[in-house]
Amino acid sequence: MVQTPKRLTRQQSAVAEALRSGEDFTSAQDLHARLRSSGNPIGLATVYRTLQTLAGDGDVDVLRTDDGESVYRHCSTGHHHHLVCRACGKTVEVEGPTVEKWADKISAQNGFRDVRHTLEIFGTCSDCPA
Amino acid sequence: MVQTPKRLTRQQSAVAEALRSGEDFTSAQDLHARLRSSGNPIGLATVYRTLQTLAGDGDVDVLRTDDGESVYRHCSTGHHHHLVCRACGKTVEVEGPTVEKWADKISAQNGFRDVRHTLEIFGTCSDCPA
DNA sequence: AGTGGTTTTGACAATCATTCTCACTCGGGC
DNA sequence: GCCCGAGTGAGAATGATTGTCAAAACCACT
Repeated sequence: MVQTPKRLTRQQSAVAEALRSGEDFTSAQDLHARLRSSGNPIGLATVYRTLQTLAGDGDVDVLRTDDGESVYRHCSTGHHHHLVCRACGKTVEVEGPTVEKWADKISAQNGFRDVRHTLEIFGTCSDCPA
Repeated sequence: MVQTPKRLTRQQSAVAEALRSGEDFTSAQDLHARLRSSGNPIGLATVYRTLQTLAGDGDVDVLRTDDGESVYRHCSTGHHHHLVCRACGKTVEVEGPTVEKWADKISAQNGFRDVRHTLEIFGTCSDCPA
């Protein structure tokens, strides 16, 4: 059994770095464009591949926006959720220790391991008309 | 101000009916196929349009699966969340009064109205290898 | 430093859900 | 029953993502 060589390439570091420097969720397309315009020649396919790998290794979190794009964020401390206004798009970041604990409990009760969750709350904010 | 004519068509009732009769989340493609094979001629575009309308009216809930499909469910009593095994796909339905309350509180604190949320928990279930 | 054997890359084609288009049809008020 | 606009549907268009495969880059070894 040959263990995977884990070749470290310029492109892979670039993607990982770009993710680390961004605070928020970023789409693959965005990431690709950003890398290119910052003088970092890279192929779109490579960006997708790298993101998949990172996600598989649990180094980044993935979720889907409302219009079907996948967005990525470096997975670290500071896990939080989003409260999104469906009218103006305003986003508030919220933390929920309650929810985290609840999710862990539920998962344990059902024998699930390596649990991760996504929670998004949509509503209309106070600045927007009904 | 002219109120929307709200024409009631065979197709629209068919979609609404099909949604109501299904317990779980259904993709648009699935719904379309199901309607057709049950002798209900309908166009794919119409299914999408109708689902959009229903979703806009708040009559159905929408969420995205991991592979980018939109899935729909008739919005009624019995709101619950899903615990999904990322290996075998097994799904457990869970209820979370805790979460519901937490979401409401957070929303209120930030002045949000008409709040709705989606919460999905992914993990590996006890039947699946690491 | 040169070479070999792989892995990784990247341009492009392919896929697939969803949306758009636009001529046609049908519901329902007259 | 007639008319007209809203609703429909077949197929084209869109746009993100994935597959393909030859060429380039990486690493170990000499």
